[in-house]
Amino acid sequence: MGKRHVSLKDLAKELNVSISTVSRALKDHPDISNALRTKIKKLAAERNYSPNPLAMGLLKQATRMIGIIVPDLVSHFYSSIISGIESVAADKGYFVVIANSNERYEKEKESIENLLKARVEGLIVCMSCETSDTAHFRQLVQKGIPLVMFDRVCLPNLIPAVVADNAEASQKIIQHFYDRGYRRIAYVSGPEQMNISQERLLGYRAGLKACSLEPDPALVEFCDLSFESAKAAMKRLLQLANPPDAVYGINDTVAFGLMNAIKEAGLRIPEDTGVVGFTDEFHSTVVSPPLTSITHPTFEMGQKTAELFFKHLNSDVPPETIVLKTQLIERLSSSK
Amino acid sequence: MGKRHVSLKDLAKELNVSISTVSRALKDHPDISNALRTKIKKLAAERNYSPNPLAMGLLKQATRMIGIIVPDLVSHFYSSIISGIESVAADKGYFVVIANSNERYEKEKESIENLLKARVEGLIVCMSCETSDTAHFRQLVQKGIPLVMFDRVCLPNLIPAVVADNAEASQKIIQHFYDRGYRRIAYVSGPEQMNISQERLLGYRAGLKACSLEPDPALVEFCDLSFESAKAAMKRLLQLANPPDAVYGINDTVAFGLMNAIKEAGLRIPEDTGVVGFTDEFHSTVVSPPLTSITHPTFEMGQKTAELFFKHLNSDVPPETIVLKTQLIERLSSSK
DNA sequence: CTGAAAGCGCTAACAA
DNA sequence: TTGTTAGCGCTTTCAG
Repeated sequence: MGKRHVSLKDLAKELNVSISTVSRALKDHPDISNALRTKIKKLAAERNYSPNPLAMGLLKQATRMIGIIVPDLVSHFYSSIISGIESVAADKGYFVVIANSNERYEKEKESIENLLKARVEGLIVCMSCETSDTAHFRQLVQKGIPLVMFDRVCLPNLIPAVVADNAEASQKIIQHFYDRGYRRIAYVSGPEQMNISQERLLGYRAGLKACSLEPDPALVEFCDLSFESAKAAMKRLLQLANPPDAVYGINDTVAFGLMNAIKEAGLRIPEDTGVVGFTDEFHSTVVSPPLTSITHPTFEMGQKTAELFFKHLNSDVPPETIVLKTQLIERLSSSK
Repeated sequence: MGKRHVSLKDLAKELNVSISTVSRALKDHPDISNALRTKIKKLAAERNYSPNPLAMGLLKQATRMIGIIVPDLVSHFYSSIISGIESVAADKGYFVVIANSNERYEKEKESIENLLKARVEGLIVCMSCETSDTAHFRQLVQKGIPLVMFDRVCLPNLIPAVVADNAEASQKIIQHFYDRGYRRIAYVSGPEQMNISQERLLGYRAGLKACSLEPDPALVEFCDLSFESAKAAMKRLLQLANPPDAVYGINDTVAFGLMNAIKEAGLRIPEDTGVVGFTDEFHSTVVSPPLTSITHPTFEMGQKTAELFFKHLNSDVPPETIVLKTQLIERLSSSK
């Protein structure tokens, strides 16, 4: 394999100066003579010198790595957010290391430990849908480890976070359905402990009220966020004596599950049943009919999250929650 | 911030023994007395000691990090492959650091440099669609830096790789179209320099021949792999005096672009135009009509790639190319 | 203006 | 059975 990287030592030996001289020259320390500095810099460039981040890390106790934990790597939502995080991290010379909780509480805790062992400087996490106990996050805060959450968050007084304006988005959806003439509007939520489930449910209820629609508990269904369980939830809704004429799904996969069940039941979208999702741009346009949706500004959410992270990494400001405005984009799936 | 991690030194001081004693005890060195060993291990566990990977890396010149470069992070194909890579890397105690070339040649070269600066032990890359010059990869090989490629590969005699059986897959598609009664079969390819474009084109031609269909150069279109350019390519095909009755798209996004153009032209899938893609399971089922496709075993491709990487990391075996069998899954989009 | 030395956390060869 | 020392690559006093 041979030696891959030139060290200060190598350069020093070659020029017959000391290591510290080389080090100083390379960082423009004023004490070094111009002539020597240029000579050293020239050689460094030739030899393709780049400082060993491990050595620096050891010295400065800083790895320039930031850990990200997401419930799922393959969905467009998370990968797009990761892209956003990565873009600002790269600007700051940071790398991101990604761990996947697979929507499992245990794996989430495990990932936190592993990333800490790898000496990330801090964590950005989106909670698994199983997680209801938040002790592990509280512990991180106590240990002074920088932590920022996004989308699925907890402990807002302790942990900085970036979220969508979930309640307001839900209300917009209900209003939109109402304007299009839909009257029995169902909501398929995720697990109850999730903040997004709760907030969107509140918005749903507020929206119904604003439209003077009678809330019917039978029209609120829960699922575990999988395609299959969403489909099952929709089937239950369709079997009601008085089934809904519109349904709102809490995220991408759920929305697709709903559409699938509706089509399988032989109903037409949007004529028989209107559908609105909480989805990103790309997926909304790819399905058929194109899905009206609240679009998450995912890439931007990632960027904002990273910015918040760096803000908290470097100073001791109190936690804040950034709320991103959402946009309802009307497509075919809800235009009766 | 305070000190985050306990070191061997801390443990040694607390027990009044030397650092090396602690080090040895922790790794079950036979020289240490049983009593002392247990005492040390107990304290280490209590204090939550974990070895500092930076120090280890510095010492062993091994970072346990592997760099991945993909053309795009947000597509299901790549994130799923990354998941596969990550799963076997994690088993071996390795982390993956991901860089995104955004389908740009320059960014690809830049990413390689950055990852090397970060001291990854080797690279796994899928080429950007812009890349035709392969000098940067040749250089890596010369420097003895472990490199494995997947899907979009080059220099097979120099670089180990994992690919799908592209030619055979293409042939299966043509045969399938033929069996369903389609006769004017078009192919929308990616940029010509890409190995996948070439191999699938060869398979396409071989398939036509096997079915005794006359190849028509007008039925082969190229695009830059974006949704929009695929759509444009399909529009060109539909404007031919003698337009195709079936079309095969080189990947997910392209297939969706084709479908979109076909629908916009007021044609029906599969009655007027059959469509087959080279797509993953998930996307194929979400679009409408469900898309017949060659399914990439993406997660597995990631795993195989990582296994190949580790094989070459540890020994000096000659480069090999692993060819994964594909599967044609028939769905509605091609069943006239 | 430049060099020597200590120290970041760890291992391994060498002493005792 | 345990301790001492050197060294991985780098920065930073402290001494010239």
